[in-house]
Amino acid sequence: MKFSTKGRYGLKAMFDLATHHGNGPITLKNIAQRQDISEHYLEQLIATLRRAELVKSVRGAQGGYMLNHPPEEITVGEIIRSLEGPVGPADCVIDADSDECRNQESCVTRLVWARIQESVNDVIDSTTLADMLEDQERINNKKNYMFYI
Amino acid sequence: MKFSTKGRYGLKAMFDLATHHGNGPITLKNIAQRQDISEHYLEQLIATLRRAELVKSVRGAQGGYMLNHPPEEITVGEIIRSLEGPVGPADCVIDADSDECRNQESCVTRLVWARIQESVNDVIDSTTLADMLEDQERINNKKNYMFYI
DNA sequence: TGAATTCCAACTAGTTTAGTCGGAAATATT
DNA sequence: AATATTTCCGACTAAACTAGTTGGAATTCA
Repeated sequence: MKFSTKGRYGLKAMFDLATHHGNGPITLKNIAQRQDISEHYLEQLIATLRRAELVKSVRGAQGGYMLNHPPEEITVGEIIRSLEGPVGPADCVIDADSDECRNQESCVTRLVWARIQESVNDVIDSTTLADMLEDQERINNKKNYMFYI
Repeated sequence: MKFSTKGRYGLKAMFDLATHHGNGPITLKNIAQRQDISEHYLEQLIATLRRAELVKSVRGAQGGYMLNHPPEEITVGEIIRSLEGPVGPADCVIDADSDECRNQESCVTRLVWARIQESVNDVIDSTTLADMLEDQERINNKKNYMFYI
């Protein structure tokens, strides 16, 4: 029930881009170093994010990557789904026409998976990169407060 | 972000046992046939469930398996965790002392994983096998109603 | 031109998944 | 006592997936 490094690194990278949003292109190298991710591996992930039009790139020297939309308009759900595919605990609730379950209509187990899926979707679709930036602010304020008392 | 067949088959098998609760031991063969699962594979899963004391077994001819507690007292969470291990989208929220995240305290990404984990736990820990039996009743009633109109 | 950087495709070691296989031990039935 | 049924146990395995690595081409800035 874990996400793979695709989703986990991908969200980290996108959050990194969000913190630098508006500052021009950020190189993969910088993101990879800050987030402690293999640069070449991250390259693959960000290629996916680019194809999903969540980031845009500038090629050549002084190039790099930027968010393709403001942080308020990018959800965690979009990021994760672009990298991991549709989210859900079992195929029968992921693919509408999965043939795994012979009796989709009357399968009680499926109801449980559907509830899990719904609750995960609620979280990831209601959280934007802007929300994460706010969380970061709160954490920083708290840390400073702790430091000064 | 899917569960493996361990958790998925395991819940199906446990629900099967719940529907036959009180009727004496049920053979693995029967469960496997009804739920369309490889008998030998299910054997491994039910061994785990037995060690977790969620089912008890009766050996020998006319033997089989039974729930070790009434359906009201067995949660989906217990079943899934016994088979899949602790649930969560990333190690940093699964193992308390994961060394994956260098800055656990101030990691915003981790907050997102924690919210996902919490919402999944809410669902699986608040659903018992008895709840699933009730769901089954509701589905059956609805089907009969649809049939007679 | 040279350095920095993105873009692209192929390869790979290790792990996990979803089983299979063969047989030993226990118990009810005949 | 013999037999059939059933759980219990441990080892094996093909295929897929994960988390990368490698090598180089294309683009752009200085």
